[in-house]
Amino acid sequence: MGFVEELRWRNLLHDITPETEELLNKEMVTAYIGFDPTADSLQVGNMSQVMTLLRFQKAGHKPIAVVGGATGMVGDPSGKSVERNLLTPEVVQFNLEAQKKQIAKFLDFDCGANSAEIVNNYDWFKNFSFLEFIRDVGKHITVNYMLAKDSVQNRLENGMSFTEFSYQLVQGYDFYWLWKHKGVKLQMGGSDQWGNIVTGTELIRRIEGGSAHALTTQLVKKADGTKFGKTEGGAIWLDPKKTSPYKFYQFWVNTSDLEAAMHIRTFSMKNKEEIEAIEKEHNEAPHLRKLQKALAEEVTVRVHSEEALKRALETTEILFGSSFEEFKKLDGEEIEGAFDSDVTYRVSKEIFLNGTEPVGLLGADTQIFPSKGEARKTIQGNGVSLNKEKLNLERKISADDLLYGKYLLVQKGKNKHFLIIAN
RNA sequence: GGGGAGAUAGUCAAGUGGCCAACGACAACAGACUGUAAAUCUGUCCUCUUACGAGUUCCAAGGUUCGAAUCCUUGUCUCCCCA
Repeated sequence: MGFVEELRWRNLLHDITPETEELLNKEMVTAYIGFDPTADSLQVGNMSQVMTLLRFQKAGHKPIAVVGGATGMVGDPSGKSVERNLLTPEVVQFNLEAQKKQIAKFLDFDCGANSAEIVNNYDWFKNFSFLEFIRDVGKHITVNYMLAKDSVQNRLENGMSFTEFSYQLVQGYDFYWLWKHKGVKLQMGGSDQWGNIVTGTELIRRIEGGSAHALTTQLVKKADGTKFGKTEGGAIWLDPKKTSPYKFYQFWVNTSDLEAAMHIRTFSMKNKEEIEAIEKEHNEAPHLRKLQKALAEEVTVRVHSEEALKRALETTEILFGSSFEEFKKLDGEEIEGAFDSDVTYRVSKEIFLNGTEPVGLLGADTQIFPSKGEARKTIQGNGVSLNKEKLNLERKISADDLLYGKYLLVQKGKNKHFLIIAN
């Protein structure tokens, strides 16, 4: 199955310039995708683009990831309704290094002709003066052309700085430079990048009469069309320090059937037959959640590691699989290891001496709830469990409730677990 | 430049002197049912609080009034129509 055909099957293809597919079927092509260093880690949404590069490489082509040391200094207006604050050069540099490491985990940099590369567009912009740029590049594109882009049109009402307006030209020049110096013939990206990408192909055509291609993919969305990759606690990051592997795994396991079917096409390297087999198995015994688990396992291993997945599975087993009787069999080290630091709270043992009110413990002594009122409301709504037993307001919590004289297992809702350690 | 409409909680959107912490819808969170799913039903949903209650809200600042989201003044911003 060809690269484009593959994307089509996975429902990932959004738009493609004519003859691109023929070109890809004919020869090894070098293509790039740009990454904006707006944060110090990629999040799951960005990951679909890295997967596109990976698929591209597996199809026998050469992928290049461009980190935006230059473009990141300017700021892409696409999809933004208001002018953004500029990042300082130090932040851009820091973010870019972090993202580079993450992207590197996905691709193969040592497989001969189609080895992947990561380059930084700052390298070809740093010695390019403003005057040179507006003479050598700006002269080839009319303002009329740039003005027609959606990313600009959407901002005409509320205003847009010259800086952001010029963004498409800066990104367009990237494409030109890569085309000229690295033989890149194709730029890919999310569907919001179409305008920026074709400014590049236009530049190549006007400066040198060359031809280059564009291909965009569907932006990942939830089943209801809302933003993907956000949870109550915020975005899901690839950086294990920002989103623990356990949380990461849980994010995928928790998706609905509909979304899991969509996402496995986007984020799994499994082929059509394998995915369809898993779906069939899932539909025969949906309660086993085969689809979600297959997705979560594969993605967790790719982003983190086998070892991280193993730990995430162990934690899942401890928190979801077992009764309190089984939980009690674990030793202290195993219990503490199962909880991330942001769901672990330490309190003084003394507060349990005469028994303590659940509201105070959960809403004040710990930050499991933001206030006592919140804690009370959720407890009243039957939403809190202590050591796997539903909690009510009258229930006093005493030293007898502490496992090993130290641990208290708290659940908020069905799947948010907390550990209180009494010292 | 002239004329008109508007700004209400995360979003949309009622409310036009006391019954307003403010109808309703969506989102979000929780419960039941399930499969850590969906759909459905139920509860919560400005903040804090020992279900009492307290505090701060309806663009901003002043004012009228016993009492204002609602009336008046000024300012800021948005939208529409005519030039």
